[in-house]
Amino acid sequence: MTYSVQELAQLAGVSSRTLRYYDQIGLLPAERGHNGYREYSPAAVDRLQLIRYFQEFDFSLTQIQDLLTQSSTAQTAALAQQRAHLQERRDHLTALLNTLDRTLAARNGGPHMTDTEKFAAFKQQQLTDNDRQFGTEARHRYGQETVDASQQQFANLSAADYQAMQATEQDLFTQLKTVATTQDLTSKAAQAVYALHRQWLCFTWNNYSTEAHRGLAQLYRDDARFANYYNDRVGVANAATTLAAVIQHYAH
Amino acid sequence: MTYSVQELAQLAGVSSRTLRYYDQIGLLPAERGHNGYREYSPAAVDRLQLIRYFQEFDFSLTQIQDLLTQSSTAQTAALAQQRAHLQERRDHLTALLNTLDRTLAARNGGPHMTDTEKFAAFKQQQLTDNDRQFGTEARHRYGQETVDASQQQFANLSAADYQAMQATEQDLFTQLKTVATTQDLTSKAAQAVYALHRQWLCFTWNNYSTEAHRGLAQLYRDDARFANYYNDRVGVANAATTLAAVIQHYAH
DNA sequence: TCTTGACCTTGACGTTGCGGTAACCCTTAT
DNA sequence: ATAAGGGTTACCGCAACGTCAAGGTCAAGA
Repeated sequence: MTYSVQELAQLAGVSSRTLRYYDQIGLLPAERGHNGYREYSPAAVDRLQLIRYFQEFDFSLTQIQDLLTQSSTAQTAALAQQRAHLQERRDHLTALLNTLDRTLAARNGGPHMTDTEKFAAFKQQQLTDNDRQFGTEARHRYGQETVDASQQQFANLSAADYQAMQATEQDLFTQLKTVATTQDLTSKAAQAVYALHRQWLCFTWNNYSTEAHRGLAQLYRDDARFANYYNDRVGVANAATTLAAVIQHYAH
Repeated sequence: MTYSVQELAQLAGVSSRTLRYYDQIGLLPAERGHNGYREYSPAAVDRLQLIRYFQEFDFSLTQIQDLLTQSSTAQTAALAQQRAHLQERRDHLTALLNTLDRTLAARNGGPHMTDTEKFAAFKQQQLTDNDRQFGTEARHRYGQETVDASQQQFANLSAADYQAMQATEQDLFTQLKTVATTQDLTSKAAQAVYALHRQWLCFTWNNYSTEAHRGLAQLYRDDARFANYYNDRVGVANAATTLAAVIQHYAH
Protein backbone atom coordinates (compact mmCIF):
# COMPACT_ATOMS: atom_id res chain seq x y z
CA MET A 1 0.00 0.00 0.00
CA THR A 2 1.39 3.38 -0.98
CA TYR A 3 0.52 6.94 -0.03
CA SER A 4 -0.15 9.88 -2.28
CA VAL A 5 1.45 13.25 -1.53
CA GLN A 6 -1.57 14.62 0.27
CA GLU A 7 -2.05 11.48 2.31
CA LEU A 8 1.54 11.39 3.46
CA ALA A 9 1.48 15.13 4.09
CA GLN A 10 -1.57 14.75 6.33
CA LEU A 11 0.01 11.80 8.10
CA ALA A 12 3.28 13.55 8.81
CA GLY A 13 1.95 17.03 9.41
CA VAL A 14 3.83 18.71 6.60
CA SER A 15 2.63 20.38 3.42
CA SER A 16 2.54 18.69 0.06
CA ARG A 17 4.87 21.41 -1.18
CA THR A 18 7.39 20.28 1.40
CA LEU A 19 7.22 16.72 0.11
CA ARG A 20 7.73 17.85 -3.46
CA TYR A 21 10.67 19.93 -2.28
CA TYR A 22 12.21 16.96 -0.49
CA ASP A 23 11.79 14.91 -3.62
CA GLN A 24 13.35 17.65 -5.66
CA ILE A 25 16.48 17.90 -3.52
CA GLY A 26 16.73 14.13 -3.24
CA LEU A 27 16.13 14.04 0.48
CA LEU A 28 13.02 11.89 0.20
CA PRO A 29 12.75 10.46 -3.31
CA ALA A 30 9.33 9.23 -4.37
CA GLU A 31 8.43 6.53 -6.82
CA ARG A 32 6.09 7.28 -9.66
CA GLY A 33 2.83 5.59 -10.71
CA HIS A 34 1.73 4.99 -14.28
CA ASN A 35 0.31 8.51 -14.41
CA GLY A 36 3.35 10.26 -13.11
CA TYR A 37 1.92 10.75 -9.63
CA ARG A 38 4.25 10.38 -6.64
CA GLU A 39 3.85 7.24 -4.56
CA TYR A 40 5.37 6.80 -1.11
CA SER A 41 6.21 3.37 0.26
CA PRO A 42 6.21 2.48 3.98
CA ALA A 43 9.99 2.78 3.86
CA ALA A 44 9.61 6.37 2.71
CA VAL A 45 7.27 7.00 5.64
CA ASP A 46 9.92 5.78 8.05
CA ARG A 47 12.54 7.91 6.39
CA LEU A 48 10.33 10.97 6.66
CA GLN A 49 9.82 10.32 10.35
CA LEU A 50 13.59 10.20 10.83
CA ILE A 51 13.95 13.42 8.89
CA ARG A 52 11.39 15.19 11.05
CA TYR A 53 13.09 13.84 14.13
CA PHE A 54 16.47 15.24 13.15
CA GLN A 55 14.81 18.45 12.09
CA GLU A 56 13.49 18.96 15.60
CA PHE A 57 17.08 18.95 16.75
CA ASP A 58 17.89 21.88 14.52
CA PHE A 59 19.85 20.07 11.87
CA SER A 60 19.70 21.59 8.40
CA LEU A 61 18.32 19.54 5.54
CA THR A 62 21.77 19.07 4.03
CA GLN A 63 23.09 17.88 7.38
CA ILE A 64 20.20 15.46 7.59
CA GLN A 65 21.01 14.32 4.09
CA ASP A 66 24.51 13.46 5.27
CA LEU A 67 23.38 11.95 8.55
CA LEU A 68 21.02 9.54 6.83
CA THR A 69 23.87 8.10 4.81
CA GLN A 70 26.29 7.86 7.71
CA SER A 71 26.86 5.15 10.26
CA SER A 72 24.89 4.83 13.44
CA THR A 73 27.86 5.87 15.58
CA ALA A 74 28.32 9.06 13.57
CA GLN A 75 24.64 9.80 14.06
CA THR A 76 25.01 9.22 17.78
CA ALA A 77 27.94 11.62 17.98
CA ALA A 78 26.01 14.32 16.15
CA LEU A 79 23.06 13.90 18.49
CA ALA A 80 25.24 14.09 21.56
CA GLN A 81 26.80 17.27 20.31
CA GLN A 82 23.37 18.74 19.78
CA ARG A 83 22.36 18.02 23.36
CA ALA A 84 24.35 20.85 24.88
CA HIS A 85 22.93 23.23 22.35
CA LEU A 86 19.40 22.20 23.27
CA GLN A 87 20.06 22.73 26.96
CA GLU A 88 21.44 26.19 26.33
CA ARG A 89 18.34 27.06 24.40
CA ARG A 90 16.11 25.86 27.21
CA ASP A 91 18.01 27.77 29.87
CA HIS A 92 17.83 30.87 27.74
CA LEU A 93 14.09 30.43 27.41
CA THR A 94 13.78 30.08 31.16
CA ALA A 95 15.62 33.34 31.68
CA LEU A 96 13.46 35.01 29.06
CA LEU A 97 10.31 33.81 30.78
CA ASN A 98 11.46 35.29 34.06
CA THR A 99 12.28 38.59 32.42
CA LEU A 100 8.98 38.61 30.59
CA ASP A 101 7.08 37.99 33.79
CA ARG A 102 8.76 40.95 35.42
CA THR A 103 8.11 43.10 32.35
CA LEU A 104 4.44 42.21 32.31
CA ALA A 105 4.12 42.80 36.03
CA ALA A 106 5.67 46.22 35.64
CA ARG A 107 3.33 47.11 32.80
CA ASN A 108 0.33 46.02 34.83
CA GLY A 109 1.01 48.60 37.47
CA GLY A 110 3.28 46.36 39.49
CA PRO A 111 6.67 47.38 40.83
CA HIS A 112 8.38 49.66 38.36
CA MET A 113 11.16 48.07 36.35
CA THR A 114 14.52 49.72 36.69
CA ASP A 115 16.84 50.24 33.76
CA THR A 116 19.06 47.53 35.17
CA GLU A 117 16.28 45.00 35.07
CA LYS A 118 15.35 45.99 31.54
CA PHE A 119 18.82 45.06 30.40
CA ALA A 120 19.09 42.02 32.63
CA ALA A 121 18.39 39.39 29.99
CA PHE A 122 21.00 40.71 27.62
CA LYS A 123 23.54 41.10 30.34
CA GLN A 124 22.82 37.63 31.57
CA GLN A 125 23.88 36.48 28.16
CA GLN A 126 27.02 38.61 28.34
CA LEU A 127 27.69 37.42 31.85
CA THR A 128 27.56 33.77 31.00
CA ASP A 129 29.79 34.44 28.04
CA ASN A 130 32.26 36.07 30.37
CA ASP A 131 31.93 33.21 32.78
CA ARG A 132 32.52 30.69 30.06
CA GLN A 133 35.66 32.51 29.04
CA PHE A 134 37.17 33.56 32.30
CA GLY A 135 35.06 32.13 35.08
CA THR A 136 36.74 28.83 35.68
CA GLU A 137 40.27 30.10 35.60
CA ALA A 138 39.60 33.15 37.71
CA ARG A 139 37.82 30.98 40.23
CA HIS A 140 40.84 28.76 40.54
CA ARG A 141 43.22 31.62 41.12
CA TYR A 142 41.17 34.13 43.03
CA GLY A 143 38.61 31.96 44.71
CA GLN A 144 34.91 31.65 44.44
CA GLU A 145 34.08 34.76 46.41
CA THR A 146 35.83 37.28 44.21
CA VAL A 147 34.21 35.99 41.07
CA ASP A 148 30.75 35.86 42.58
CA ALA A 149 31.14 39.35 43.95
CA SER A 150 32.29 40.51 40.55
CA GLN A 151 29.29 38.98 38.83
CA GLN A 152 27.07 40.48 41.48
CA GLN A 153 28.58 43.86 40.84
CA PHE A 154 28.25 43.41 37.12
CA ALA A 155 24.57 42.56 37.39
CA ASN A 156 23.98 45.61 39.53
CA LEU A 157 25.35 48.10 37.05
CA SER A 158 22.85 50.60 35.78
CA ALA A 159 22.21 50.76 32.08
CA ALA A 160 24.20 53.97 31.83
CA ASP A 161 27.12 52.50 33.74
CA TYR A 162 27.00 49.45 31.59
CA GLN A 163 27.30 51.52 28.45
CA ALA A 164 30.02 53.61 30.03
CA MET A 165 31.89 50.42 30.82
CA GLN A 166 31.54 49.28 27.24
CA ALA A 167 32.74 52.67 26.00
CA THR A 168 35.72 52.54 28.33
CA GLU A 169 36.67 49.16 27.01
CA GLN A 170 36.38 50.46 23.45
CA ASP A 171 38.72 53.32 24.27
CA LEU A 172 41.06 50.84 25.87
CA PHE A 173 41.13 48.78 22.70
CA THR A 174 41.92 51.81 20.57
CA GLN A 175 44.78 52.97 22.74
CA LEU A 176 46.04 49.45 23.19
CA LYS A 177 46.25 49.03 19.45
CA THR A 178 48.57 52.01 19.25
CA VAL A 179 50.80 50.75 22.01
CA ALA A 180 50.88 47.26 20.54
CA THR A 181 52.36 48.63 17.35
CA THR A 182 54.71 51.24 18.82
CA GLN A 183 55.71 49.14 21.83
CA ASP A 184 56.50 52.36 23.67
CA LEU A 185 55.64 51.75 27.31
CA THR A 186 56.31 55.36 28.31
CA SER A 187 54.09 56.96 25.64
CA LYS A 188 50.93 58.82 26.50
CA ALA A 189 48.97 56.02 24.86
CA ALA A 190 50.51 53.50 27.25
CA GLN A 191 49.60 55.67 30.22
CA ALA A 192 46.07 55.90 28.84
CA VAL A 193 45.91 52.13 28.49
CA TYR A 194 46.80 51.66 32.13
CA ALA A 195 44.33 54.30 33.31
CA LEU A 196 41.53 52.97 31.15
CA HIS A 197 42.08 49.39 32.18
CA ARG A 198 42.11 50.35 35.81
CA GLN A 199 38.96 52.40 35.30
CA TRP A 200 37.34 49.50 33.49
CA LEU A 201 38.19 47.15 36.34
CA CYS A 202 36.73 49.49 38.90
CA PHE A 203 33.31 49.15 37.32
CA THR A 204 33.24 45.67 38.82
CA TRP A 205 36.01 45.55 41.43
CA ASN A 206 35.17 47.24 44.64
CA ASN A 207 38.59 46.72 46.18
CA TYR A 208 41.17 47.64 43.61
CA SER A 209 44.78 46.85 44.44
CA THR A 210 47.89 47.03 42.32
CA GLU A 211 48.84 43.51 43.33
CA ALA A 212 45.57 42.10 42.04
CA HIS A 213 46.02 44.18 38.92
CA ARG A 214 49.45 42.71 38.32
CA GLY A 215 48.04 39.24 38.99
CA LEU A 216 45.49 39.81 36.29
CA ALA A 217 48.26 40.93 33.95
CA GLN A 218 49.93 37.55 34.39
CA LEU A 219 46.66 35.88 33.47
CA TYR A 220 46.41 37.98 30.34
CA ARG A 221 49.82 36.81 29.27
CA ASP A 222 49.65 33.18 30.32
CA ASP A 223 46.08 32.10 29.72
CA ALA A 224 45.08 31.52 26.12
CA ARG A 225 41.45 32.48 26.75
CA PHE A 226 42.33 35.92 28.06
CA ALA A 227 44.95 36.38 25.38
CA ASN A 228 42.61 35.39 22.58
CA TYR A 229 39.95 37.71 23.89
CA TYR A 230 42.16 40.79 23.73
CA ASN A 231 43.93 39.82 20.54
CA ASP A 232 40.58 39.27 18.87
CA ARG A 233 38.94 42.43 20.07
CA VAL A 234 41.91 44.67 19.40
CA GLY A 235 42.76 42.97 16.15
CA VAL A 236 46.49 42.54 16.63
CA ALA A 237 48.35 39.45 17.65
CA ASN A 238 50.29 40.89 20.57
CA ALA A 239 47.53 42.87 22.27
CA ALA A 240 47.37 40.69 25.37
CA THR A 241 51.12 40.60 25.96
CA THR A 242 51.33 44.35 25.41
CA LEU A 243 48.52 44.99 27.87
CA ALA A 244 50.24 42.77 30.39
CA ALA A 245 53.52 44.63 29.92
CA VAL A 246 51.83 48.00 30.38
CA ILE A 247 50.16 46.90 33.59
CA GLN A 248 53.40 45.45 34.95
CA HIS A 249 55.07 48.76 34.17
CA TYR A 250 52.58 51.03 35.90
CA ALA A 251 50.85 49.04 38.64
CA HIS A 252 52.85 49.67 41.84
CA MET B 1 27.94 61.66 21.45
CA THR B 2 27.01 59.46 18.51
CA TYR B 3 28.07 55.99 17.47
CA SER B 4 29.34 54.82 14.12
CA VAL B 5 27.97 51.62 12.59
CA GLN B 6 30.82 49.49 13.84
CA GLU B 7 30.70 50.96 17.31
CA LEU B 8 26.99 50.37 17.69
CA ALA B 9 27.33 46.93 16.18
CA GLN B 10 29.96 46.01 18.78
CA LEU B 11 27.85 47.44 21.55
CA ALA B 12 24.71 45.59 20.60
CA GLY B 13 26.30 42.37 19.45
CA VAL B 14 25.03 42.56 15.90
CA SER B 15 26.84 42.96 12.58
CA SER B 16 27.21 46.25 10.78
CA ARG B 17 25.44 44.63 7.85
CA THR B 18 22.44 44.13 10.11
CA LEU B 19 22.41 47.79 11.06
CA ARG B 20 22.52 48.86 7.43
CA TYR B 21 19.68 46.46 6.73
CA TYR B 22 17.61 47.90 9.57
CA ASP B 23 18.26 51.36 8.20
CA GLN B 24 17.27 50.24 4.74
CA ILE B 25 13.91 48.81 5.82
CA GLY B 26 13.28 51.80 8.06
CA LEU B 27 13.34 49.79 11.27
CA LEU B 28 16.23 51.74 12.75
CA PRO B 29 16.84 54.88 10.70
CA ALA B 30 20.24 56.49 11.10
CA GLU B 31 21.19 60.10 10.76
CA ARG B 32 23.98 61.05 8.43
CA GLY B 33 27.16 63.03 9.07
CA HIS B 34 28.69 65.55 6.69
CA ASN B 35 30.50 62.73 4.90
CA GLY B 36 27.45 60.55 4.46
CA TYR B 37 28.42 58.20 7.28
CA ARG B 38 25.67 56.82 9.51
CA GLU B 39 25.45 58.27 13.00
CA TYR B 40 23.44 56.71 15.81
CA SER B 41 22.10 58.80 18.67
CA PRO B 42 21.48 57.47 22.18
CA ALA B 43 17.80 57.28 21.25
CA ALA B 44 18.73 54.94 18.41
CA VAL B 45 20.67 52.81 20.87
CA ASP B 46 17.59 52.47 23.05
CA ARG B 47 15.46 51.64 20.06
CA LEU B 48 17.91 48.95 18.99
CA GLN B 49 17.85 47.43 22.46
CA LEU B 50 14.06 47.30 22.26
CA ILE B 51 14.28 45.68 18.85
CA ARG B 52 16.65 43.02 20.09
CA TYR B 53 14.42 42.46 23.07
CA PHE B 54 11.36 41.81 20.94
CA GLN B 55 13.44 39.72 18.61
CA GLU B 56 14.31 37.41 21.46
CA PHE B 57 10.60 36.78 21.81
CA ASP B 58 10.41 35.57 18.23
CA PHE B 59 8.65 38.53 16.71
CA SER B 60 9.42 39.14 13.06
CA LEU B 61 11.00 42.42 12.05
CA THR B 62 7.77 43.66 10.48
CA GLN B 63 5.88 42.79 13.66
CA ILE B 64 8.49 44.69 15.64
CA GLN B 65 8.09 47.59 13.25
CA ASP B 66 4.40 47.66 14.09
CA LEU B 67 4.90 47.12 17.80
CA LEU B 68 7.24 50.08 18.08
CA THR B 69 4.61 52.43 16.71
CA GLN B 70 1.75 51.03 18.75
CA SER B 71 0.50 51.93 22.18
CA SER B 72 1.97 50.52 25.33
CA THR B 73 -1.15 48.48 26.06
CA ALA B 74 -1.01 46.87 22.63
CA GLN B 75 2.61 46.01 23.26
CA THR B 76 1.69 44.49 26.60
CA ALA B 77 -1.00 42.37 25.00
CA ALA B 78 1.39 41.09 22.38
CA LEU B 79 3.94 40.21 25.03
CA ALA B 80 1.37 38.42 27.15
CA GLN B 81 0.29 36.40 24.16
CA GLN B 82 3.88 35.51 23.49
CA ARG B 83 4.34 34.17 27.00
CA ALA B 84 2.28 31.07 26.41
CA HIS B 85 4.18 30.47 23.23
CA LEU B 86 7.49 30.72 25.06
CA GLN B 87 6.37 28.26 27.70
CA GLU B 88 5.26 25.81 25.04
CA ARG B 89 8.62 26.05 23.40
CA ARG B 90 10.40 25.38 26.66
CA ASP B 91 8.23 22.40 27.49
CA HIS B 92 8.84 21.10 24.02
CA LEU B 93 12.58 21.47 24.50
CA THR B 94 12.38 19.66 27.81
CA ALA B 95 10.58 16.78 26.18
CA LEU B 96 13.12 16.75 23.39
CA LEU B 97 15.97 16.61 25.88
CA ASN B 98 14.44 13.65 27.63
CA THR B 99 13.88 11.89 24.35
CA LEU B 100 17.38 12.61 23.25
CA ASP B 101 18.81 11.28 26.48
CA ARG B 102 16.92 8.08 26.10
CA THR B 103 18.03 7.83 22.49
CA LEU B 104 21.63 8.35 23.40
CA ALA B 105 21.47 5.88 26.25
CA ALA B 106 20.05 3.30 23.92
CA ARG B 107 22.79 3.89 21.39
CA ASN B 108 25.53 3.92 23.99
CA GLY B 109 26.50 0.44 25.05
CA GLY B 110 30.25 0.62 25.60
CA PRO B 111 32.27 2.02 28.52
CA HIS B 112 33.37 5.06 26.53
CA MET B 113 34.51 7.89 28.86
CA THR B 114 32.75 11.11 28.03
CA ASP B 115 33.30 14.50 29.65
CA THR B 116 30.02 14.03 31.44
CA GLU B 117 31.35 10.88 33.02
CA LYS B 118 34.46 12.69 34.11
CA PHE B 119 32.28 15.00 36.15
CA ALA B 120 29.97 12.21 37.17
CA ALA B 121 31.96 11.19 40.26
CA PHE B 122 32.03 14.74 41.59
CA LYS B 123 28.36 15.19 40.90
CA GLN B 124 27.61 11.83 42.43
CA GLN B 125 29.29 13.10 45.59
CA GLN B 126 27.19 16.24 45.65
CA LEU B 127 24.16 14.21 44.91
CA THR B 128 24.59 11.91 47.88
CA ASP B 129 25.26 14.91 50.10
CA ASN B 130 22.00 16.38 48.97
CA ASP B 131 20.35 13.05 49.46
CA ARG B 132 21.68 12.75 52.97
CA GLN B 133 20.32 16.15 53.81
CA PHE B 134 17.07 16.33 51.96
CA GLY B 135 16.45 12.99 50.36
CA THR B 136 14.55 11.12 53.01
CA GLU B 137 12.22 13.89 53.91
CA ALA B 138 11.48 14.90 50.36
CA ARG B 139 10.82 11.29 49.52
CA HIS B 140 8.23 11.07 52.26
CA ARG B 141 6.39 14.13 51.13
CA TYR B 142 6.69 14.09 47.37
CA GLY B 143 7.13 10.47 46.60
CA GLN B 144 9.98 8.50 45.19
CA GLU B 145 9.41 9.48 41.57
CA THR B 146 9.87 13.20 41.99
CA VAL B 147 13.13 12.80 43.83
CA ASP B 148 14.51 10.29 41.38
CA ALA B 149 13.60 12.46 38.43
CA SER B 150 15.29 15.39 40.10
CA GLN B 151 18.47 13.43 40.75
CA GLN B 152 18.39 12.16 37.20
CA GLN B 153 18.15 15.73 35.96
CA PHE B 154 20.96 16.82 38.25
CA ALA B 155 23.30 14.15 36.96
CA ASN B 156 22.56 15.27 33.43
CA LEU B 157 23.69 18.84 33.96
CA SER B 158 26.65 19.84 31.87
CA ALA B 159 29.75 21.18 33.58
CA ALA B 160 28.89 24.71 32.49
CA ASP B 161 25.32 24.42 33.74
CA TYR B 162 26.57 23.08 37.01
CA GLN B 163 28.75 26.13 37.52
CA ALA B 164 25.93 28.44 36.47
CA MET B 165 23.72 26.76 39.04
CA GLN B 166 26.32 27.27 41.73
CA ALA B 167 26.65 30.93 40.77
CA THR B 168 22.90 31.39 40.95
CA GLU B 169 22.81 29.92 44.43
CA GLN B 170 25.60 32.25 45.52
CA ASP B 171 23.66 35.25 44.27
CA LEU B 172 20.62 33.95 46.09
CA PHE B 173 22.56 33.79 49.36
CA THR B 174 23.76 37.36 48.99
CA GLN B 175 20.33 38.77 48.32
CA LEU B 176 18.76 36.61 50.99
CA LYS B 177 21.13 38.00 53.59
CA THR B 178 19.88 41.50 52.83
CA VAL B 179 16.25 40.51 53.10
CA ALA B 180 16.86 38.57 56.30
CA THR B 181 18.10 41.73 58.00
CA THR B 182 15.67 44.26 56.51
CA GLN B 183 12.66 41.91 56.56
CA ASP B 184 11.17 43.93 53.72
CA LEU B 185 9.25 41.46 51.57
CA THR B 186 8.47 44.06 48.91
CA SER B 187 12.03 45.25 48.41
CA LYS B 188 13.96 44.68 45.23
CA ALA B 189 16.18 42.26 47.10
CA ALA B 190 13.16 40.17 48.03
CA GLN B 191 12.02 40.08 44.44
CA ALA B 192 15.51 39.03 43.44
CA VAL B 193 15.47 36.26 46.04
CA TYR B 194 12.28 34.86 44.61
CA ALA B 195 13.46 35.09 41.02
CA LEU B 196 16.84 33.55 41.83
CA HIS B 197 15.37 30.72 43.83
CA ARG B 198 12.94 29.95 41.06
CA GLN B 199 15.74 30.08 38.54
CA TRP B 200 17.85 27.83 40.72
CA LEU B 201 15.02 25.32 40.97
CA CYS B 202 14.52 25.30 37.22
CA PHE B 203 18.00 23.91 36.74
CA THR B 204 16.64 20.65 38.10
CA TRP B 205 12.86 20.95 37.90
CA ASN B 206 11.47 20.60 34.45
CA ASN B 207 7.90 21.25 35.44
CA TYR B 208 7.91 24.27 37.69
CA SER B 209 4.69 25.13 39.44
CA THR B 210 3.96 27.73 42.08
CA GLU B 211 2.20 25.13 44.23
CA ALA B 212 5.27 22.92 44.37
CA HIS B 213 7.34 26.02 45.09
CA ARG B 214 5.13 26.92 48.04
CA GLY B 215 5.28 23.33 49.21
CA LEU B 216 9.05 23.55 49.24
CA ALA B 217 8.80 26.78 51.22
CA GLN B 218 6.95 24.94 53.96
CA LEU B 219 9.72 22.40 54.06
CA TYR B 220 12.30 25.13 54.44
CA ARG B 221 10.46 26.51 57.43
CA ASP B 222 9.47 23.28 59.12
CA ASP B 223 12.34 20.93 58.53
CA ALA B 224 15.48 21.51 60.56
CA ARG B 225 17.78 20.05 57.94
CA PHE B 226 16.64 22.47 55.26
CA ALA B 227 16.64 25.35 57.71
CA ASN B 228 20.15 24.60 58.95
CA TYR B 229 21.45 24.39 55.42
CA TYR B 230 20.29 27.88 54.51
CA ASN B 231 21.09 29.44 57.87
CA ASP B 232 24.60 28.03 57.65
CA ARG B 233 25.30 29.06 54.11
CA VAL B 234 23.85 32.56 54.41
CA GLY B 235 25.29 33.13 57.85
CA VAL B 236 22.21 34.46 59.62
CA ALA B 237 19.85 32.63 61.89
CA ASN B 238 16.59 33.46 60.17
CA ALA B 239 17.61 32.83 56.56
CA ALA B 240 15.40 29.81 56.04
CA THR B 241 12.27 31.37 57.52
CA THR B 242 12.87 34.53 55.50
CA LEU B 243 13.29 32.55 52.31
CA ALA B 244 10.08 30.68 53.07
CA ALA B 245 8.25 33.96 53.68
CA VAL B 246 9.50 35.44 50.42
CA ILE B 247 8.37 32.40 48.46
CA GLN B 248 4.97 32.40 50.13
CA HIS B 249 4.66 36.06 49.23
CA TYR B 250 5.49 35.78 45.54
CA ALA B 251 4.62 32.26 44.37
CA HIS B 252 1.08 32.42 43.05
C1' DT C 1 -20.98 11.89 -23.46
C1' DC C 2 -19.95 15.80 -21.31
C1' DT C 3 -18.84 18.27 -17.47
C1' DT C 4 -17.51 19.22 -12.91
C1' DG C 5 -14.46 19.16 -9.25
C1' DA C 6 -10.81 17.15 -6.72
C1' DC C 7 -6.43 15.76 -7.17
C1' DC C 8 -1.91 15.69 -9.44
C1' DT C 9 2.13 17.69 -12.35
C1' DT C 10 6.07 21.05 -13.51
C1' DG C 11 7.83 25.55 -13.58
C1' DA C 12 8.76 30.07 -11.76
C1' DC C 13 8.77 33.82 -8.67
C1' DG C 14 8.27 35.61 -3.61
C1' DT C 15 9.61 35.54 1.23
C1' DT C 16 12.94 36.54 5.78
C1' DG C 17 16.91 38.19 7.66
C1' DC C 18 20.54 38.91 6.66
C1' DG C 19 25.97 37.21 4.54
C1' DG C 20 29.24 38.23 1.04
C1' DT C 21 31.38 40.66 -2.51
C1' DA C 22 32.35 44.44 -5.73
C1' DA C 23 33.37 49.01 -6.71
C1' DC C 24 34.03 53.23 -5.05
C1' DC C 25 34.57 57.37 -1.41
C1' DC C 26 36.75 59.62 3.03
C1' DT C 27 40.25 60.26 6.42
C1' DT C 28 44.54 59.60 8.58
C1' DA C 29 49.32 58.06 9.06
C1' DT C 30 53.60 57.25 7.13
C1' DA D 1 51.72 59.83 -2.55
C1' DT D 2 50.36 55.93 -1.10
C1' DA D 3 48.63 52.50 1.86
C1' DA D 4 45.40 51.27 5.50
C1' DG D 5 41.22 51.14 7.48
C1' DG D 6 37.06 52.96 7.93
C1' DG D 7 32.63 54.23 5.33
C1' DT D 8 28.97 53.97 1.22
C1' DT D 9 25.58 51.81 -2.36
C1' DA D 10 24.27 47.92 -5.12
C1' DC D 11 23.59 43.58 -6.18
C1' DC D 12 23.66 38.42 -5.88
C1' DG D 13 22.92 34.42 -2.83
C1' DC D 14 21.13 31.32 0.94
C1' DA D 15 17.49 27.95 3.31
C1' DA D 16 13.10 26.06 3.25
C1' DC D 17 9.67 26.41 1.67
C1' DG D 18 4.70 29.50 0.24
C1' DT D 19 2.24 30.80 -3.55
C1' DC D 20 0.57 31.43 -7.88
C1' DA D 21 0.03 29.86 -13.01
C1' DA D 22 -1.00 26.66 -16.50
C1' DG D 23 -2.16 22.55 -17.33
C1' DG D 24 -2.79 16.79 -17.11
C1' DT D 25 -5.68 12.81 -14.70
C1' DC D 26 -9.51 10.52 -12.73
C1' DA D 27 -14.05 9.24 -10.69
C1' DA D 28 -18.75 10.64 -10.45
C1' DG D 29 -23.05 12.81 -11.80
C1' DA D 30 -26.41 15.10 -15.43
